[in-house]
Amino acid sequence: MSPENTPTGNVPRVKSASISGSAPQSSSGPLKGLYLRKQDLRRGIELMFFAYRDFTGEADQMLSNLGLGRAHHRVIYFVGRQPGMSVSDLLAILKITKQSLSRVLSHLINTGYIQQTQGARDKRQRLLSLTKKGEALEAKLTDLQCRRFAAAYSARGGAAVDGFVKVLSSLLDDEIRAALRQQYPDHID
Amino acid sequence: MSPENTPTGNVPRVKSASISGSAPQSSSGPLKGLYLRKQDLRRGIELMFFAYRDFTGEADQMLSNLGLGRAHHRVIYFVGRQPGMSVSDLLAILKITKQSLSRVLSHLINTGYIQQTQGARDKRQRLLSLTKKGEALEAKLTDLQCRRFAAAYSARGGAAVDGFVKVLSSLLDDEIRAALRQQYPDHID
DNA sequence: TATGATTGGTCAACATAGCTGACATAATTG
DNA sequence: CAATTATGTCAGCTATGTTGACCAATCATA
Repeated sequence: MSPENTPTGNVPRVKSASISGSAPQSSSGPLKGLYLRKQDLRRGIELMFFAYRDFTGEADQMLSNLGLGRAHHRVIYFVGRQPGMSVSDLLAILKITKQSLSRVLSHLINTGYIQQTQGARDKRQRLLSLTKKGEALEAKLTDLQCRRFAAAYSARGGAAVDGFVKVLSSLLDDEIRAALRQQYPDHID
Repeated sequence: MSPENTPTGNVPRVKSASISGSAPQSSSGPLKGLYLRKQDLRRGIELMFFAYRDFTGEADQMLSNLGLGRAHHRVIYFVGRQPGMSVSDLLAILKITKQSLSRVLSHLINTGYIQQTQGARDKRQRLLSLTKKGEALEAKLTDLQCRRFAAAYSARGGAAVDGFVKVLSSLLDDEIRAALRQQYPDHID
């Protein structure tokens, strides 16, 4: 993997001994595995980096005007998606410590974006939901990001979206993929 | 965009007045635009979040064992991709302040991962490249991430990869898309 | 050649968002 | 009743971003 560092490499195949278990040996067609060249994999890495940055950029800007950060956005987004979720549900999704979450969540409660209600079955639980104010912000932020996706999806069409979802799903750790598969009824998998 | 917050929504179309300019009016087939339902866009948002986290997770782990972070990784990656690049080249890619970069870059130079040489044409420039030690680390990190991509790409096949690249490209800000198009000779666009 | 712009670095201070460790309270469960 | 679970809190540390101010070397040009 080491020697060839030229910017536009010379189209070598990836040393696929390491991924032999999932090598595309079985497929037909003359271009079999052509997308596994080192430069294609690097392009994937870079696309993820730049696309993630641009994808979050607009929302980050709107948030910073309100004195909030990306961490607040995540909380607002996931509480908005599943109102009534518990704190531990949220911790499981975000995979951060409760101390980290606490800082952000307390702030959102104190500033009136999120409200808590005691759990009915288990009174220890604090069930989280958005206030009207929180819903309004969630809507604005999600709308921003949805517009970006809608533009990209419409520009490229359904087949491309299908491939996009398939590849992103396969980039996930297994556990997360399983969770997402449940979340979305007609999720490709 | 606001009222319907139920976890598994009821399949409404996105209010596409905002994106009418790029609506998929022209395509054929009965499923035209079916991928623009609100739930599909939200799935995209969530896939980006989870996939980015998982995609960086393994490398983050390896880095933290060496007392390095993700910021160091970015520097090592991009210098490895384009040896001899200047500091301002790197700043333009990373889009962080030179003070932020300085902290990370100095550390990588002091610990022998990166070396500087004076520019020949412009003696003010410090041209960056990886040392042997830096190359070895870059190779290990990039290999980790390439394996993940290679596994996902092979699992899903060339058509899916094509869609993946197309949609990710369309999620980019225009300026970045143009730069990436130049970087990769046969980039779809 | 003198001037101004560019490239790069540095010091200081600050904010966000992650982390660990230790401990507390209330409620549930066996 | 004892153990576990769900949640919260205090204290402190780290990584990585930010501003603002300032400096030195080099380049380009009037």
